[in-house]
Parts: sequence; C-alpha cells; structure tokens
Amino acid sequence: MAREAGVSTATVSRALAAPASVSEELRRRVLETVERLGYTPNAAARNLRGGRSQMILVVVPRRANPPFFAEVLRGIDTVLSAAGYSVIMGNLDQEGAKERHVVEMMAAGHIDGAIILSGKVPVSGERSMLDTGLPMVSICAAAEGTHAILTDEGETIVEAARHLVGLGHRDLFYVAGPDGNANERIRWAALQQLFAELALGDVRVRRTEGNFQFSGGVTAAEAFLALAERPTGVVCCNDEMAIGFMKTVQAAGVRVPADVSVVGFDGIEFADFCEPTLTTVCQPRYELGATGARLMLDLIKKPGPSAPTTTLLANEFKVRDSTAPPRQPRPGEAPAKAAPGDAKPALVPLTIS
Amino acid sequence: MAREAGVSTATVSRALAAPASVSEELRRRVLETVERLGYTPNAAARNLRGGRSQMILVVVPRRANPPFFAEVLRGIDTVLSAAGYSVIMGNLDQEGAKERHVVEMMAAGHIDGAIILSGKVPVSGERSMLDTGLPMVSICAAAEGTHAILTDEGETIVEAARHLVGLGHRDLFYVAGPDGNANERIRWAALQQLFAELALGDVRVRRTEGNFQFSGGVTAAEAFLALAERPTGVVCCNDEMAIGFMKTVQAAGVRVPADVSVVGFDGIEFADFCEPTLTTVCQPRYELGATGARLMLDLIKKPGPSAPTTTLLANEFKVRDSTAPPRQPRPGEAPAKAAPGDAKPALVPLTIS
DNA sequence: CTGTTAGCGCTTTCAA
DNA sequence: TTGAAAGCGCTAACAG
Repeated sequence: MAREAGVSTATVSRALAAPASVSEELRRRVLETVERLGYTPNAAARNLRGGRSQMILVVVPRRANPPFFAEVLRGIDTVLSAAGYSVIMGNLDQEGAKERHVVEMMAAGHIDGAIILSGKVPVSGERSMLDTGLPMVSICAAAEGTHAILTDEGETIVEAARHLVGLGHRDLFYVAGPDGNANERIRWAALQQLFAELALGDVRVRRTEGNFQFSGGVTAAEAFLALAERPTGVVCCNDEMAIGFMKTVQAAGVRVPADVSVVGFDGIEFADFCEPTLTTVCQPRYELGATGARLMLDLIKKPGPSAPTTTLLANEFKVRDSTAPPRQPRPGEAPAKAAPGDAKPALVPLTIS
Repeated sequence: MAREAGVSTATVSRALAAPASVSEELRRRVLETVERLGYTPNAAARNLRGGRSQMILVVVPRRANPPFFAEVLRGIDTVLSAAGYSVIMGNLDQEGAKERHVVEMMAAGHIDGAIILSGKVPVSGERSMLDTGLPMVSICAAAEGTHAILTDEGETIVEAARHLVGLGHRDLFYVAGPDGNANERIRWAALQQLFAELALGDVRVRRTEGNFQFSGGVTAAEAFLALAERPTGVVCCNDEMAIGFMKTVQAAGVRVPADVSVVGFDGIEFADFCEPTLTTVCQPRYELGATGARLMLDLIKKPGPSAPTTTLLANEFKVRDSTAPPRQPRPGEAPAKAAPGDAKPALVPLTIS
C-alpha cells in the first residue's frame, strides 16, 4: 500500500492520523491512493500498538426488560458512536459463563471501559473487573467502586405512594421487584420510611414480590384477588408488573381505577396504551444512557484512578387514568378500611405467599 | 510471565492452546503460574496474529422496535456467546455516520462476520460490507448477497386477512409499514394477491401508511375515524401500530371488536396485555436470532464464498379477543358493505393522506 | 517534512 | 518436547 503511493508506511500513518504533519503534496497522494485501493488500517494492529480498542463493554442484567433498557442503550450508543467508539453487548446469562467471559475480555485488553446496567461489577473467581483499573460507569443501579448515574427513585416512588394516600387510599398493596434487586431495595426502603412517617394506625400496607415481568404482575394480581379485604391502592415496582396486574384483576371483574388504583414505575411507552393509561414514574431512560456514556468518555480522556462519583437525574411522576379516589363502600358492603379495632397495627408489611 | 514460570513464551502459548503438546510437568507449572499471576492473553495481539477477533457485528435498523428485536438479539447472543463470540452492536443512526463506521470496522478486520437485521447490506461510498468477503447472514429481512433467515410472513398475513374475511368482514383497512420497508413490501404484495383471488367486487380494501410505532397506529386511527364509511376489519403490519390503533379508536367511542376487528403482526408480549388482547401473527423471534447465529458459526467454520441460501421459519397465527364478526347494521344505519352499485371497483387500495 | 527502525504480545514454523 | 526467532500491521521515536 505504501509502496503503491511511493512513500513509507510511516508517512501513510501520519497522513491519516495527523494530516498537518505531512506536506500538502504527499498528503494528497497518500489519500488518493488510500481511496483508490480502499485501504483501511488494521484495527488489531492499531489496538496492539496503541493499547486501546475503541470498544466499550455494556453489561446488561440477565432478564433485562427491553422496553426499559433498549432506550438506555440507545442513549449509550448514540453518544459513544459519535465519539468513534463501539459497543460490545455483555448480556449476562443464567449460568455465569458470560460473566466470566466479560471479565476476561476486560483483562485481555479488548475493551477500553465498561458500562454496567446490572448493579454489580462482574466477577469471575478471584478476579473482578475492577482489577483492570479501566474506567467503569454504572447506570440505573450503583455498582460498588464505579461512578454511578442514578435517579431519585426513592423520592419518586414515595411521590407515587403519596399520590394514592392523597386520593384517600388507606389500604395499600406493594408489588415489589425481585428479592435482592438493588432498585427494589431502594424503593422499598423509601416506602417504608414514608409509611413510618405517616400517621400511624392510618395506613395499612401489604407486599408481594414480583419478577419485573408481566407475569409477575399476573401473579401479584392473583394474590390480590385472593385477599379477603382487598387493598384499594397498588404501587408496582415497574410498569410491566403494573400492566400485568391491571389486566388480570380486570379479567376478574375488578375495575381500575374505580375499584382499585394502580401506579407503576419506569414510564415505558406501553404505559400510554394499556387500559387504563398508567399513572407512573417516568425515568429519563435515554438521558441515563447518554449521561453515563459521556462520563465514560471523560474518564477515558483523563485516565488514572478517581474516586467514584454519583450523578442523580430526576424522574417525573405522571398522573394518568389508573388512579382515582377509592370507591365509597356501598351500604352493606365491607369497608375497604381496616375495622376500628385493627387501628393499632398500622404498618403491616406482610409478605404474601 | 514466561520468565516467571521459567519457560519460553512459546511454551506458555502451547500450554494454553494445545495442552497435549506440552509435557505434564511444564503444563502444570505454566497453568499454576497463569493462575497465580492472573494472566490473560492479550486479545489484540492474538487477533493480529491469527486474523480473527471472535467478534460478530449485529446491524440493527434505525428505529428498531425493542419488543421485537430484543428477543431476536437474545437468540443471537445466546448462541454466539456459547461459542465464545461476542456481539458488537451496530445500531444504524439517522445520518448514516454509523453505517460508514460499521463498514470500516468490517474492513479493518475487527470483525469475523456480520448479522444484518436491517434488510440491506451497509454501504459506505463505494464500499460495501460484501467486499470484505466475510460471512454475512441477514435475519427477518433478506439483504442481497447474504444468507437469509426469514419467516413465511406473506402466507401468515394472508391467513390473518382471511380470518377477517371468514368472520364476514368485507370492508378492510390495512395499516402498512413504512414505505420501502422490505417486510411491508412482502406483506402488502401477499395481501394484494389474496384480494385479487377473492371474489371480485366483494371485498374493499383501503390502505394507510404507518411507522411501525405506537404513533403510527394513532395516526392511522385518526385517518380511520375520519372516514365516512368506516371499515370493519383492520390489518396492521405490526403489533405496536395495532395497539396504538385500538387505543385511539376506543377513545373515540369505537368498540373493539364489536365495531371494528383488529389484527396485528409480530406477537410481542404486549399483545397479551392490551385491551382487548390482540389477534396477531406470532413470529419465532428468539429462534430467528438463534438460527441466524448458528448459520454464522457454520459459515465461519468453513470459510470461502458460498451461494446465498434462504431458511424459512414458520409463524403462528393466534386468535385472541380483538376480532369478531362484524356488527349487523341496525335499521336506519348505513351498511358497512359497499352499496350494490359500487360492486364493480372491488379492490380499492386508496392511500389515505 | 520524511524515511528508517523498533517493538506492541502473540503464535507458529524451524531447529535442536 | 522445548526454545529461538520471525513476523502479523501499525505507530512513535529518532535520524536525516
């Protein structure tokens, strides 16, 4: 290739990388030859020489909800692409084989940095991704030792719950995320604090666990339907479960919001097209990804260890059609409220089934 | 590293790659040292030397619907990961900058093969991905010159339309995909053929174009609502548009399926949780991805050019609650059917607005 | 401003 | 069975 243009390989390299350092004459000749031969520098050689690969690993949790994560990924990809980086997908699988794989890629120098959406730094045996010293950013859920981009999820789920209480609901149902999930922990802790602050004896809360999928909402709805005294307000830890819940209770003749109010969390697009439209907390999904990617680029620019930082983005609570004041009990019907005698044991976070 | 174990670098390489060719004694010593030092071979050097990178590029169309594509991607990733390959995301953006980028990656030897979900081989100026001679597989939509994994989408959308006709619908509405989209072309062509075969003068079809998003369904519904004589059966080119359509006409007081029947295409999960549940054609999304990935691995195994092949997977038409026989016109109401005088101009594929 | 050269870390002949 | 050495394609340091 260099021979073809009648120059040295170094000149070719310079003409491509630092056009200013080459004479007008040669530069033109090189570029013309490059064009004519359709030459593209070999990435592996460049990577080997320069120690960087222009690839960012994105670690996605095992059963990531596409409607939520796809938009975060779009934010990441848009920003990284514009800077000339490519994204390698690291979907974690069940057996942990993939987890080992991504740690190895990282150690093999195949990657310039990692963005973690799974809430924890991948580990393989003794080795952690952190050992590589490469820049790492976590999004949506803080992974220890990394820079985190988070939302005010605790505050906003409390806002959603307050919305229900404000409408007059006193008997609540919380459809939780999977046990141990970082977001679930934060949201439940925030809710517990809210309930502790509310006038004791006034609000009752029951809780069941879900899987963040539609099916989790279905299961929660079945538990709900089986209750003798049904709660009138339901807080779901994400929109899929809220929608699965609504669909299932409706099939059993329970009206939303007339008989039960439901709020979700995430603000996926489907929340505007289910029946009824879902009152929910909208997370800035694209911006979460874009912000994380920008931080990654910064970290790559100025290398060296830096103390983990936290960036907080704001969610937005949106009231739609799935919430309303509780129905007044008709004469002869059991009241939704707990009987006066039950007033003392206010906070009753039973785990159902 | 080799010095540490007291052997040559060649021995280390052999111990890792071909354990059989190294004496028991040395092998153990090498492996132990590898473990102790946490050594991982440098990927770039290996790639440079071997000419392969263990990376597969997946080209995703610009506005890919997450509920559909995420599952295809999962199929791809699962199969490729198990074989030790990683996936690089090539989301195409608006300006075509990304298209150039992916072509360059391919030419730069950064990639061992490409899976194309966008229906066309990316091109940058004069250069096409095909020029690299690397294995290429297209999924969901055939890209010229590649091995394609497709479904019987024409047959199954016809099945969906026949379902409506079989229920008694004679005035149909087709909500198309974006103009020029490969899937849209195939489906519309199949529908046109069906209508040509049906007794002429009996079925009327009008058509409007959509964008494969919820918003496309909303727009189509507005066009529908504006019609003086509303069709009674609606075929949508994908589920998102069908759901957007249903929600919008319902808001205007049109009942589904009592006043209008709706069928979708794809079989995304939402189709089971919208109101009413959506009659639709379910595509084997995971299997599409997995099959394509397996073919890719085969192609990599036995290199050299091969004549493009086509693999067809079967869709499944599922009847749910969004379709029913057309309502009998009440006395004094205009019939849904075209008046007898209109019988001759049977197929009326008007494009609406 | 341009050419020569060394070497990134690995695998793979080729000899021993 | 093992070691020595060449070289994958590039870029950066050094001469000229």
